[in-house]
Amino acid sequence: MVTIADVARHAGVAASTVSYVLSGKRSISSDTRERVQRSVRALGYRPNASARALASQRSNVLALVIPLRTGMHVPVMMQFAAAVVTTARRYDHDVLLLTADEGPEGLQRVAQSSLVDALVVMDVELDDERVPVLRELPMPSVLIGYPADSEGLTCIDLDFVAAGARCVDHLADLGHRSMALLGTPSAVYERQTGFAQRTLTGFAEAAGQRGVVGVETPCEHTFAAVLGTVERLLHDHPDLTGLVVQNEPIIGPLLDVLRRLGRRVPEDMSLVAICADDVAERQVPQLSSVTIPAERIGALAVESLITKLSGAEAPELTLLPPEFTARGSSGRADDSDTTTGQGERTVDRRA
Amino acid sequence: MVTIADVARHAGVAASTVSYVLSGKRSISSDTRERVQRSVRALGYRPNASARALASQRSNVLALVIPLRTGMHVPVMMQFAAAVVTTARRYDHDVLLLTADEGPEGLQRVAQSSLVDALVVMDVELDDERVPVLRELPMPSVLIGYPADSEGLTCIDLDFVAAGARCVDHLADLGHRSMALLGTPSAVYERQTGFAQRTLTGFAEAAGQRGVVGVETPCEHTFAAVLGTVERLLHDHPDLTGLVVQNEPIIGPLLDVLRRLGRRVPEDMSLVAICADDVAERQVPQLSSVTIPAERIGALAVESLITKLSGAEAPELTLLPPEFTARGSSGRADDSDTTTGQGERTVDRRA
DNA sequence: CTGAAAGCGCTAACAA
DNA sequence: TTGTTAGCGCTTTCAG
Repeated sequence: MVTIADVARHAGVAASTVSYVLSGKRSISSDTRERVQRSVRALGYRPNASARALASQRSNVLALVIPLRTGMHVPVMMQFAAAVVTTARRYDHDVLLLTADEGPEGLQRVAQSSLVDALVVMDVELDDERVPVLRELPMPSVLIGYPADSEGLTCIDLDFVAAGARCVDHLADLGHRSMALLGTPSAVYERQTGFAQRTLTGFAEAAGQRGVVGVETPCEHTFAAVLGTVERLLHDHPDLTGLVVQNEPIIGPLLDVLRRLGRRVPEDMSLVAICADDVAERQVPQLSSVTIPAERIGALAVESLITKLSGAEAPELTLLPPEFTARGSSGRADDSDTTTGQGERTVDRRA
Repeated sequence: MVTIADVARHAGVAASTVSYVLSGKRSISSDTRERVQRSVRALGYRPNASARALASQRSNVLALVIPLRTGMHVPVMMQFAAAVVTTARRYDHDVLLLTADEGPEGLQRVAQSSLVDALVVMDVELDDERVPVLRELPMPSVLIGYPADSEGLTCIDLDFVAAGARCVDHLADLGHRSMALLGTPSAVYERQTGFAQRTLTGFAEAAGQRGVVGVETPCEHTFAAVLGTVERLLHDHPDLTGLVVQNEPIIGPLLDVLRRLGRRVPEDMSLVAICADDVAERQVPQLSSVTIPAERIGALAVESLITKLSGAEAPELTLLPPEFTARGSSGRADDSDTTTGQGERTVDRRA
């Protein structure tokens, strides 16, 4: 293993000079700089991460805490994790992967041992036991999602209230008077996960404002559950013509169920989803949808941390306005032939 | 931040004694041990990870390199990553997440800077440019999947050759004489990913041995692709009665397509999948399948690394025998009413 | 069974 | 513009 002393000797300078050339923290004559850089390359020198961290009090590692529970849509999480890693690398940081089942103790462990410099915590619940711990930790953190009390924290999320409302508005604009929200599995609501709850709030509020009927129901991930739920909805609300889905895994089965039940999309039933764009585009017909901006959230989270690590402030709560794209799955009520324009995208600024 | 010196002072012993109490590397009188442990708890002491790593030459961190490319089934990867993290924690290690797009250089970076002690590399291709780098690295690694030349490496994988063969055998045993392998998107074959290739080999070999017709085709992830592929298959091979699917995202659409085309499962068409158990069980009808043992592979990978870190040897190539479970999607050829037993599980020992 | 002390490889004052 | 030096907090010889 080649050390900074080796490089210094090879270049005929002091070790600190090598250090400064590498960090750029003080000006170096271009002559010595080049000599040092040549030695670095010649010897294949890589600074030892532990020594650097010990001396500088910075590990350049961020913790990423991912949920391992049921009801989360996995591909979205992966997208998110990938964005976190990629963005972290752009700022010369690495990412330590933690699973949520280590609990608050896990956060303390990596933080208090200085394994990491900062934390990204996903899937935050309204009353999350990790939040008080994060508040006490001697390092910055950012939450994806936000708890009931976000005072003093940095939280980033899609504005699910606005997203739910946006879906209602779209359907109401098309003349639909009765619509349902097909939500996540009930376990997700029960553990008070913010995003599911908030979509529901936005959905209900907007339905009230628009004077349309809006019913809500959770839905499990099995085909049987989808079939049962839809049948019940149609039975209880025979005039239902609009469906909002926030539950990616059931989208395929749902389209299938509607087909089985003889409901054409969008002629007999308009569908709007809250899901990743590629999922919406993969369906037949393609789904009008509010996108889940996993990559943007991941990148934003890391950037907030980098900001905070540099001593600056980051906003307390960042809610991304929903981006809606009309596709083939939604059309006018009472008009079996017309669909909305393809690919028209709007950004809701109510956030 | 409380240091080992603080603990030593508090307990009235030397710092080295505290260290030895914590590591158990030399015998300590139960009296001092307890005194030290009390102090540790009283002060809330956590050893500094960088200092420990610098002094001991061990970071207790494993690198996990995940693919970020198309064609990989994301939930399986997550399962795998989760198993790696969970198992690593059991051996008191953490996991650093790297994306494959950092390439061989990324491996060198984390290894040569001593950021990690060992590496797990997923999605290895037959001729993977990371393999020569791994061979040179001064630390152990394990590959998930295996390259053409696995000499001197440690590789773990499902035995996909046996898995492909197992599916053929199952269908042939049921009397099917003409079957097709619906594989991964063609991009996966083109980049010479081992698992896709090997399943195909096993499928073809077994078909030859059993004297049945076996055709193979890749299939993209869109509904249209599934429809087109199945229609073409049925047109070119009107006597086709068995389908082997190695492509999780298309399973839902495939069942839908078969329904549309009026082929009942399993009466008119028997289906066998190579996929995670929960996916197989979620379908209607439930799918006979060879499971993808993501968790076992993840756990095995970490355990191999821990073994190697302790100086012991690990086997060069570990191929897990396929576990087959018969469910409702496969039945006898020419027998519209009978299906195989539910849940009968067999383990193929040919590996 | 325990303590003292020498590093591990780097950064960042402090000096020049 | 560069060099000298004192740590960072721990592990592990070496001594006793």
